[in-house]
Amino acid sequence: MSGVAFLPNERLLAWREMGRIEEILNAAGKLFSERGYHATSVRAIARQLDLQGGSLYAHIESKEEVLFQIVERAAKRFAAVVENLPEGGARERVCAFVRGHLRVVVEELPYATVFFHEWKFLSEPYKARIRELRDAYEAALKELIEAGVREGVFRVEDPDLAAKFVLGALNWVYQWYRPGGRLGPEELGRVFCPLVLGALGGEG
Amino acid sequence: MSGVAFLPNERLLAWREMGRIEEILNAAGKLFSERGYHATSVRAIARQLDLQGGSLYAHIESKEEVLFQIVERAAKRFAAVVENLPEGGARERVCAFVRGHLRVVVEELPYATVFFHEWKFLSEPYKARIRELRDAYEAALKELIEAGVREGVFRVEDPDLAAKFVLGALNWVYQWYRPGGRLGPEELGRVFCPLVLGALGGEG
DNA sequence: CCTACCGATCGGTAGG
DNA sequence: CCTACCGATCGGTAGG
Repeated sequence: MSGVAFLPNERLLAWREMGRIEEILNAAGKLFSERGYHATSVRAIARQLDLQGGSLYAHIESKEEVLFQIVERAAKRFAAVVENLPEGGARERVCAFVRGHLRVVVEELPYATVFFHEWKFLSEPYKARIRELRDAYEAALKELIEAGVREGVFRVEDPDLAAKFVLGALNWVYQWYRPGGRLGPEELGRVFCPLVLGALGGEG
Repeated sequence: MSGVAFLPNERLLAWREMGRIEEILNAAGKLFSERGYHATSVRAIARQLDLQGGSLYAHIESKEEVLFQIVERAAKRFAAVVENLPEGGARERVCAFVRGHLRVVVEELPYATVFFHEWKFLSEPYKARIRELRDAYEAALKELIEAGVREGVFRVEDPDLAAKFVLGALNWVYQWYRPGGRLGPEELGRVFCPLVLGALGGEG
């Protein structure tokens, strides 16, 4: 009997169930990122876990709910980046943002890919919630940039477009980054940080 | 009888067929860009042209061939950008690239969206052909950047990553740009050009 | 978590 | 370009 067995039964069940759902989300995330949401069948997800197709519905409500969970998790990991920014000047804070954002893209590549590609396929109560998180994140970067302009360290004509520009440059990494390659998230941050600062007029 | 009626019959038929295929590609491009390739049925494409589902196969070989034609067209419009770059210094040439690239994204938004999102779903003879075009395009931008470094107008640590950075920033426009908005392709180019030059160390 | 099934829809084809 | 159809597969459910 391991220590786990002393947990109250209810929590034990909840815990085991959480592990199973985690497995489902990871398997689905990988498949969704490779083939897309619509091209991935519920049966294909189940096969990865050695289950029968219908058995997944003992754990999930619908295929769309699985997509939502994946997309929401990715959105929250991005949100955590702006919540954990260090105090300091705009240059340091923007660089920390760049490094943190790239870390999420690179370390959660399947989730990030699904977040970028498939969120539009969510239907309405779900989609609005994700749009909210996306907009808040972009607004946070825009404010970082505006703070730098006020400090006099950035020169930017249109902070809104500049934020979209930077996010695009960072997000696009998901298109070509492959985990086993020559480049880790740290090196990537080291190269991308001066590119971003340069774009913002902060002299690389 | 219009002038067209004097065309030799064969050419007339070929001409009319081309028009029909154009309509199919446009309808399919719009639907693919909105819902994705796998979520768009052949019947949905046919419905846009007031045809029955099976009737499309009088014009096309397969659904995948339609996807390929769309993706290849987009790739060729991008390729035309680097082929028509003006002579001059690296700054001017990069700016022309930025403007030209954004024009394609904005003016061919559905095709560009499908190009970015759905090309990976092509099967092998098709996919290799597209990968070729993508790689050549990225290599061309990389060489533009390297030329600027040699001229002494850019300061860039890693031209390959810099090219990926710039392409990401430009491509991402497809994610938020909406045709009826406040922003035309010219204004977009005017704002993005200094951002790119700044990123490359060319002092915005 | 499995077996067995539901109605719906898919890409594509034959024959006209 | 239409009608009518093919086998395959889809998301999801009932009953256990």
